[in-house]
Amino acid sequence: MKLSKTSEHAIRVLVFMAQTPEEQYSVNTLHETLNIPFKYLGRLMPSLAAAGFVVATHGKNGGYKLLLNYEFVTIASIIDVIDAMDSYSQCILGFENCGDGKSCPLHGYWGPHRDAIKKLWETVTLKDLAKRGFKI
Amino acid sequence: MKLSKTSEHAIRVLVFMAQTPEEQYSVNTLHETLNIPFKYLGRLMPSLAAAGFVVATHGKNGGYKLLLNYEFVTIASIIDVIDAMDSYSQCILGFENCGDGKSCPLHGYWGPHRDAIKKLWETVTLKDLAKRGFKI
DNA sequence: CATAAATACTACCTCCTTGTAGTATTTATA
DNA sequence: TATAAATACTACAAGGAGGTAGTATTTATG
Repeated sequence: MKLSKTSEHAIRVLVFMAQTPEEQYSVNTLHETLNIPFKYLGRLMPSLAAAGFVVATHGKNGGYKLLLNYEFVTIASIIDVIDAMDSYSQCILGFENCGDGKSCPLHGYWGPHRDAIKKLWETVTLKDLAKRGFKI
Repeated sequence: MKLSKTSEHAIRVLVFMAQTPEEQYSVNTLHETLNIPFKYLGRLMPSLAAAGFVVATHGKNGGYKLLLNYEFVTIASIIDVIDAMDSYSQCILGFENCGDGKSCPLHGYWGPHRDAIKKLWETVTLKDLAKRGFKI
């Protein structure tokens, strides 16, 4: 019922950056602001860059900046890079062949929730989240 | 978005047993029927017994049998023994103080789903599942 | 051109989950 | 009473996730 710690971190970083999309942030700034381990971030950020969410500028005064398409980046696409969205299509009891023909005992109860959450993650974008005015 | 493997196993065992609540099953039978590793089951079952879901008969011709109150055993109570239900009350981004006053960016989207699933697990019983006529 | 400040890379450590193995204990029954 | 068939207990192994550490590389700038 949880995202992996790494997905949590990725989402927190990207939502934070989406609040000031023009801004460039160093790993150290993100680390201090978001309270995410520095070295861990230093490994996460290159993978977010490789996935096309952010772009890195090397050398002094470098850092990370959101790519322009951030408005269309969904939570699902972030989860997909770190955890994979697979579990949002799979049986909660781990049966391979659980579907609408053959189904596990929980399928009828669980399926609708699972599908709703999948759709939610595929719909909500960084822009939606950034403009939401949350406080933490 | 998944239960732990151990919770999966526990639920599968208990739902299976709830379909024939009078019957006593040996670990070996459960292992062969449900395709769960024998030795792993041999460690899981004592904990299900300790939790009061089943009762063990020792010695030859022994095995496990559901307790009479199985009709009122919820999925939540099973998850609680293995994984703990904590995550169904916690912030999906891992913030300690995410609630209705202070909330994380995902809270408004995620909260309702999380609460609905929590209520579902707290409501559905082994009896509901056993009489459902699923096939796997 | 030297230096400082940034990202990139790679190896390692620790903990938890899953699963395996072996042995001890209990009890029905021939 | 010996044996077989069952549960109970304990230690260990493999793998992944989270986190740490050190070093290499890149680049702006005085």
